[in-house]
Amino acid sequence: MVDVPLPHLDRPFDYQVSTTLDGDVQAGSRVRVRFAGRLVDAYVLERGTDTDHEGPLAYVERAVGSEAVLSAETTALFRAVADRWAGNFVDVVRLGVPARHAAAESSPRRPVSELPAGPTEIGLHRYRAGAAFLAAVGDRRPARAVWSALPGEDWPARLAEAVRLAVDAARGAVVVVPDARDLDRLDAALRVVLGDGRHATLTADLGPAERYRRWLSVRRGDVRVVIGTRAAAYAPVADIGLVVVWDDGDDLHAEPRAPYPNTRDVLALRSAQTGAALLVGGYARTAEAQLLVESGWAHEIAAERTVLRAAAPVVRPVADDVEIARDPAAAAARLPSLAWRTTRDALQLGRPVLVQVPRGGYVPSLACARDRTPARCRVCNGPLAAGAQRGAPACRWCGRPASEWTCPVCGERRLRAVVVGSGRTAEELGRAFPGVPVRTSGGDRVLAEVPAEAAVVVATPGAEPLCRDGYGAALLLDGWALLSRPDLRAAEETLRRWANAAALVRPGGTVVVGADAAIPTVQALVRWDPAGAAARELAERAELGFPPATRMASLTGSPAAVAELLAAARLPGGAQVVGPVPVDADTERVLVRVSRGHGAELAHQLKTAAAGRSARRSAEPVRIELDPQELG
DNA sequence: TCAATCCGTATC
DNA sequence: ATACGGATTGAC
Repeated sequence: MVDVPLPHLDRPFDYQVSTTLDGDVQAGSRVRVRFAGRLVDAYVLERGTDTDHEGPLAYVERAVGSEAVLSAETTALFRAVADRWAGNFVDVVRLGVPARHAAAESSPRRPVSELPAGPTEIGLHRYRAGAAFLAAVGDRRPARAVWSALPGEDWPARLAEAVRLAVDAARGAVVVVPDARDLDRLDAALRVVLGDGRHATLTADLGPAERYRRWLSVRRGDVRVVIGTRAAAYAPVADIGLVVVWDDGDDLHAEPRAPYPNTRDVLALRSAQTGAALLVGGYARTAEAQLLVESGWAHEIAAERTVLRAAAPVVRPVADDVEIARDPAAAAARLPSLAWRTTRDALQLGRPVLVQVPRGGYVPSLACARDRTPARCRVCNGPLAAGAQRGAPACRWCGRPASEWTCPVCGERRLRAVVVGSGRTAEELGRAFPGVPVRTSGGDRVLAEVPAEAAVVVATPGAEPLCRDGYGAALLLDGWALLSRPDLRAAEETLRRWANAAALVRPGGTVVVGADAAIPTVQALVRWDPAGAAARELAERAELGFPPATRMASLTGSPAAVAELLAAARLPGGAQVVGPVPVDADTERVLVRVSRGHGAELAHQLKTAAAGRSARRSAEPVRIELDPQELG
């Protein structure tokens, strides 16, 4: 396969191998070949003794190193991923195989310590079907499961136990998590269960030499367990027996480079191709994971309600709590009284309180156009922000629309947008609870953990620090802003962020959520019912004809290019074309929707049509995305 | 009649 | 993408 980024060249070409290169050119090797007159990089799919090509074969010019970077299994995986997302083999290889670093190829092997005794108690056993799944991993059976973790669950320890069972069955494993902080926790948990040197941690920020060195130790079979961020889904683990994705709804699992695959679906493909067990875990559940369950492809691992009740915090919606705290300090911070009382009570018990706020700069809030006095809701004094309905101002805490605003300082009636991040919220909360430390976590200053002592911990979604024994309480103040985003996944994403924060609260602690109790997403948090929410989400997507209930392709490019691609594609029967809608000045987008059964055919036809276009010189690019993450 | 240019096609 | 061949066009 030559490394040329054109869809119509995404097929094998045959070359001769000279006797001098015979040893170094094997299935999976990197080589350089002459192609259309110039030297290009290429990957060897297989060695053979005959060819279908009529005419002379060129020789492989040289071998690039002597490592077979593709295994038979990853070669098939790269092909399958390329086909599923209408992309090129070499583009997917680029996602999964790190850049070569020659020096790393000759670095020595690292020692492996003795395997410690396995865990005596298995935590997943307190879930229905947990024991059955682990037994299947131990027996090398291709079990597939969607796991709803209990609030407070030590998920790295649970995943480490599952990995240990795969290792004990002489199988390899891959675990993919959203970010570096999750990876650190999982790394620590695996060290306990596997000892030193038995697993490799793969992330993009290691630097090319270390990254390639670790990756090679996996490819060579010295290391059988890989944990990492999304590229680790392709790790060439020998004899793979278990693949795991944690928190599959996190958008860090969505690959931003073509052909835009995502971790959960890549691992599901890998599980289907290899028979490796698959575990999709999280505190929340995506509609996609729910579909795996409802289609019967995966089993559900969930706790009984009684177990859940003992583990869950108490969730209290705050939208109707219009009374502002009477305490003068609280009034100064303009906190809803329930939020204030909850915080005060937890702090008095010497426990930290987690406050989840929108990402800095993420939600522009509003202030007086003249003197920049922050605009406040007349009812609950929450901050006003440009709302979902045509940007009409509304309260970010209680969601009430704010008409007729007047500046309390200067009488001005006009508003301007200002950016309020977590820093401002921290400042306000600090004023409300004098003498209590305020810690912030978010952006490029993320705290891994906070001490179990009275403190206000302000964090943006995904940056919530851990606290041993759990937080005393949590305030989720960005609910309205999250829920009203004009995005298909808004409800799912909101519940995911809330659940991930609420899961850090101790059993019986209080979670105050700044949103109306009547909203189904709020109800799902109150009842801690991520499965029910996902089922409803999936039903809604089915009704609207959106993925994962259907398969959808988004085509983005100049109007002419998009039209040409559409005209050339032999779309499957029943395909529905939606749009075009303008994206910006000279770009537009159309959506093509087909039934799930026609998904593979849709990808194939779009790829063929794109190949036809790129073979001619009409090649104005069109971005083809299957089941895009972002959908208006 | 020949060269410059365009267009389509294959790239092993 | 880029190289090449065949057809086409324009000038001598």
